[in-house]
Amino acid sequence: MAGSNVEAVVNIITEAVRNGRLVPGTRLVEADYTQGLGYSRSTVREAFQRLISSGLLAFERHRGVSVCKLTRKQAIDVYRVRATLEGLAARLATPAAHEKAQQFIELQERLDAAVAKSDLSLFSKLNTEFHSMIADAADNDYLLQAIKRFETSIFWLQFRVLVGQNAVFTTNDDHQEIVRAFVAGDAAAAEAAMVRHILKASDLVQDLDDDYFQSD
Amino acid sequence: MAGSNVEAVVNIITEAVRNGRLVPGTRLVEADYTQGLGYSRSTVREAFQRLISSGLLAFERHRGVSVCKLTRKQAIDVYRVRATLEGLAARLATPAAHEKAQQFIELQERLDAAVAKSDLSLFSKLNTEFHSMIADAADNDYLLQAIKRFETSIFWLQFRVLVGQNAVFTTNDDHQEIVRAFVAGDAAAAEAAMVRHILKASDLVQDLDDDYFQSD
DNA sequence: ACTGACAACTTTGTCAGACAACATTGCACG
DNA sequence: CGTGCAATGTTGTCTGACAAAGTTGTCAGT
Repeated sequence: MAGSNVEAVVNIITEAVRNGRLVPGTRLVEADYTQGLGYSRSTVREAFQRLISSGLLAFERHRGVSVCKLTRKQAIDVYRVRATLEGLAARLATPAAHEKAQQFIELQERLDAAVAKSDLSLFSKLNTEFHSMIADAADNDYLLQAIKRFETSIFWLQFRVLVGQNAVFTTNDDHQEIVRAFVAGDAAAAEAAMVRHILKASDLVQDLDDDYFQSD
Repeated sequence: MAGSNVEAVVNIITEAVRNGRLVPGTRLVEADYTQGLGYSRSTVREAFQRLISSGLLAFERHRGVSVCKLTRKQAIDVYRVRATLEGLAARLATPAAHEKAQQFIELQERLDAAVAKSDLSLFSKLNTEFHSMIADAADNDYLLQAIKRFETSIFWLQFRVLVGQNAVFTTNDDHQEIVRAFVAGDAAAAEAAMVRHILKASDLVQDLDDDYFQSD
């Protein structure tokens, strides 16, 4: 938290989007944030600018910013890119992940437990942890950054998919496959499994209701 | 250019970085831009914020922003990601590129001509056009956006490689291989050729002088 | 001459207030 | 019922201000 006020606002908004308090399509009015958070307009506006070019907020001149809402095609596009990036991450991570395979196995067990308890919120959290553990192990700042960027913009859809569908089971199976590849130290298998995993999620997103997407 | 002043400043700075007037490592002082460009501090600062999260500018508290200078490892990291992304672009672009293969062949010829005339600046420009033509044909906004983002942050290095080395010849050979894959409509081949092409460039970058990199 | 401390200057971080440009809303009028 | 206009709200941009932190220059003492 050593950062500036701008960063604080950026984090607050990012968090609000990720935990669903700010739904895609919501318009962000400057005044609400200056008053609500107690920062000046300059600070809030600068935070908005950062979030615009990070892709989280959409911008229209004289109409301010809103939480970016993707069209169905855009969502699919994001998933395609994400599948590739996370596939690369899995591949690059394999040597390091092979070393500390035990950590992945343990996380996997915690995921299983969350499924058993039907604790969706916990599952979602651990799921994010699983993916970011891989991205970290890949040891590539720019890959990590790109993955985070895209992950944030589909986080909402991701969560919607988990709710209601029993996607948790297949998700867990996929994870197991990835962990097995790590244990075997098979980078190509890890990559392939990750790509399949994410494209599967993409298929589920495609079937979501119209409401979740920006109309074209 | 219908955009806001903020966008104008963003474009001015981006252009300055791309054409080498602003070298990585240069510190940007607010006052220089308010006076030099005739915009207010708010506007300039908001532009800086956008460029920070787009990755072009690096930020340090109370020390302002500077043009992002990558360490050697970071540069390699960027190339790895870029190779994957452009590989995906080539794969996705193949059907469309197959249809309008003639355009690629013509561009290829113009590239050959530039090489024959040793017109490095033109070559660099056409080279960028070649890659962005592929990214466009891939018809995926997010892929395009990610490619642009990474391309900008290594543009300087990319240009440095072309100067001095006779990388233009091998580059052109690589392009030909990609175009051939498009003509054949072979998506996998196009992807593989593109990945090889960019990793080759990565190797050249790795051999650049220390001066071009941030010391670790 | 070197070093460390301290003062003077520069630059950034943040705030407050102002006003024009544009968007939205609601009302009056045809 | 639709249309145009006024009232209101929101954003875009500018100016000025001041505290906080970084940077640079000076000077005494070894």
